Amino acid sequence: MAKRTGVTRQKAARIADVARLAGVSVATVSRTLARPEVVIEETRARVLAAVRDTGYTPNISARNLRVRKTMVVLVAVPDIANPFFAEVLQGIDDTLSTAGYGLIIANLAGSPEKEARYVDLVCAGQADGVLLLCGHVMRSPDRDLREAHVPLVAACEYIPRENFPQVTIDNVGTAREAVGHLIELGHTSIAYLSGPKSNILEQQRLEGYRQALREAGIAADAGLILPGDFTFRAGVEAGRALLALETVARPTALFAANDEMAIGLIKTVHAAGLQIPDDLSVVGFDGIAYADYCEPTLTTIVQPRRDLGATAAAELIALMTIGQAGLRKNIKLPATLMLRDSTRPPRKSPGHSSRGARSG
Amino acid sequence: MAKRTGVTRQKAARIADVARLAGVSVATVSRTLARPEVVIEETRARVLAAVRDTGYTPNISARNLRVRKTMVVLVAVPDIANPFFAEVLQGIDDTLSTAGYGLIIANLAGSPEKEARYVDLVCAGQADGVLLLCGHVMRSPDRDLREAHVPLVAACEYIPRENFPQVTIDNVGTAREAVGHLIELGHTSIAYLSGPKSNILEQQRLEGYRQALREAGIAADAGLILPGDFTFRAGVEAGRALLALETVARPTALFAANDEMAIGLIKTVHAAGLQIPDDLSVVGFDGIAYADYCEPTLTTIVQPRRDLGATAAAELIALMTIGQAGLRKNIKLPATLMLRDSTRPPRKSPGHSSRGARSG
DNA sequence: GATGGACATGTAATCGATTACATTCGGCAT
DNA sequence: ATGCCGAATGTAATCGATTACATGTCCATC
Repeated sequence: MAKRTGVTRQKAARIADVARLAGVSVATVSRTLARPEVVIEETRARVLAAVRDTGYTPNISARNLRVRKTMVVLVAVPDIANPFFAEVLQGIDDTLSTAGYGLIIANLAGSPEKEARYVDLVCAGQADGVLLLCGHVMRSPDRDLREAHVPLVAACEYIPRENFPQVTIDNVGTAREAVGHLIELGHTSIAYLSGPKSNILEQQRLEGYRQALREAGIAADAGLILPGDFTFRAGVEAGRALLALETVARPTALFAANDEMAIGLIKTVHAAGLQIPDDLSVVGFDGIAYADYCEPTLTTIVQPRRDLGATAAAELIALMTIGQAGLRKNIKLPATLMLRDSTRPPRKSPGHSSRGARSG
Repeated sequence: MAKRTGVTRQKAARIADVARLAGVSVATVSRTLARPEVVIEETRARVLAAVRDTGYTPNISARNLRVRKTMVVLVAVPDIANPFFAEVLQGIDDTLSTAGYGLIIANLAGSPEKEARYVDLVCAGQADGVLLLCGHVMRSPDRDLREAHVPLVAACEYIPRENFPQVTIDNVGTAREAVGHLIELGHTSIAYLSGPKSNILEQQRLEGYRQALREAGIAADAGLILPGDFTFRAGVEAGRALLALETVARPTALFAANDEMAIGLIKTVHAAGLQIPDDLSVVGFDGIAYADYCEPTLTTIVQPRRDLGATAAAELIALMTIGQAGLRKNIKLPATLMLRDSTRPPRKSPGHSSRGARSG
């Protein structure tokens, strides 16, 4: 025995063992577990005792094969180490796991090979549904996730022209609100630290930035749009770029497309002697936990991260169980501007801060 | 049709469909996919063409049932939103997913019900192995994970008296090193911000703290041991406790059992006017990404987070495939003290900083 | 006392793959 | 010509559950 590769594992009790021990048929055992009310008290007791004695647990693969379900959903995450997604995942996990679903987390990490593997997994029927946090429909070289004909829901990143439910926030509107806040404080020279141009969130937040400026009658200055890619590193580099500007040309405020970049930027310019918010007001986006931990605390758009996850999960469950009926295709959750310590009116001389750094 | 609850999904091609189309038996199809070399060129071509035409993918539940494997491992994480674990998870994911394993992430979140559900899952044969990042063997009310007779590996938190492989760092030694660093700088009044007393990591790090003091001939002062629980919040409260002390009684340095608490503490005392590291040197533990982002950057013990995950995953794969032979039970990975900006010699007047706050 | 219906349980088909064993065929040695 | 061997493929058992349908029992009703 055990001549093949692999480890011999103690054989688990099967339903037939329980049936034999209880002196009933396998059907009765199955029914006792699935719909206890249809078997009479006395039989039920015998069966349950046998279940306990044998330590029986149904084999899920067999059940899945029979009922054509897996009770597993796959969640595609761009980067599991990103705190924003980690918090969305918590909401997803809460909802899904109390509904009895297991979670396979597909950490894409920018790797097409991984993505392809997961697409194959889903196509092979390993998941009853998929939650997309990744801004695009997953693909493998010759397959597309949609071919799996599996319920799909997207969250956080809007995926245009797809007709499955999506749970997002109003990125344009909240970005406009964030920049509007800076304008109300009296800023007129406001930079934008952007995400990767191809990203839909970036496009929407940039649009919000532009709208706010336009409404205030402030001319857009392309030189104030700094390139970024949502990483802390990008924030550091944008900070350096800012420092390289002549003092008079420097903006008095900055809106970053996400918190991590904002924090990287603050750290960099502060280390060089700029005071936040005195010399530069900064607004972030996302509301990650660290936005409230950093120094100074970051004014930011806080997204309902858990709720985004929970809502998307609930939609997916609805899709998986009762079908599409009555589902809203495009759910928007409220996100709010949280005022903290990184924003303040510009210094006396309006338009720029001529005194510059080194005041601490 | 589709009269039952649930959504009708397009039926996927089965192996029999492929066999029919290719004009061969199901066995040949299966063999073509599993061991191409045993079927002759011409047949293989016909089968592969049929596979492509039908879009066939093997049904994993059926295969799992037959071969008694799932190619899934369960990872138990205390808290998925904790950045330390998120990074360990990345290492796990890298190794496991390239080996073809799927990942079910059990986010325990302190909930015994969740834990129980996952134990049942594993006992039901839903996973080929389990990775424990959680410092204890998982339990359900009447079951213990060990009863599942599934390969187990623990990482990060040492689980005493269990005889499965464990991948950790030398917590006692590195904690001693961290405190030793403060002593070398000239500090003699060193506080310790602890974790929950029941936690094994806490116990080991406390032991390291004590050893360092003892070696330096510094008397331990129970009043300098602040209660904590590894959360940012606990750091904030410890910071308040520190501020409540009279200036002369205040320690000049502090070792925190993890980075999040260290960061919370720094933020709090800094907001009250204390300068870090001038008025208080702080050393953390873990080396999370934010330890390098915060202000000032945090001197800390950096754990090889990805590597811990990757190594544990590799051990588990070994256990699952070739059995226990040749496995080290207790693997220690190196962790190093990373010197950054939060530590410095104490101020002139040795023993305490009488000038106190309000210097910025 | 037959009839029928409600209820509890049993029998056996089924889900879709893998694989041990059986079969077929061609070639080669005797 | 016979028999044997090995290669290629086919046949059917098997994994462990769920569940449609069949069966049997008991009691109420006419």
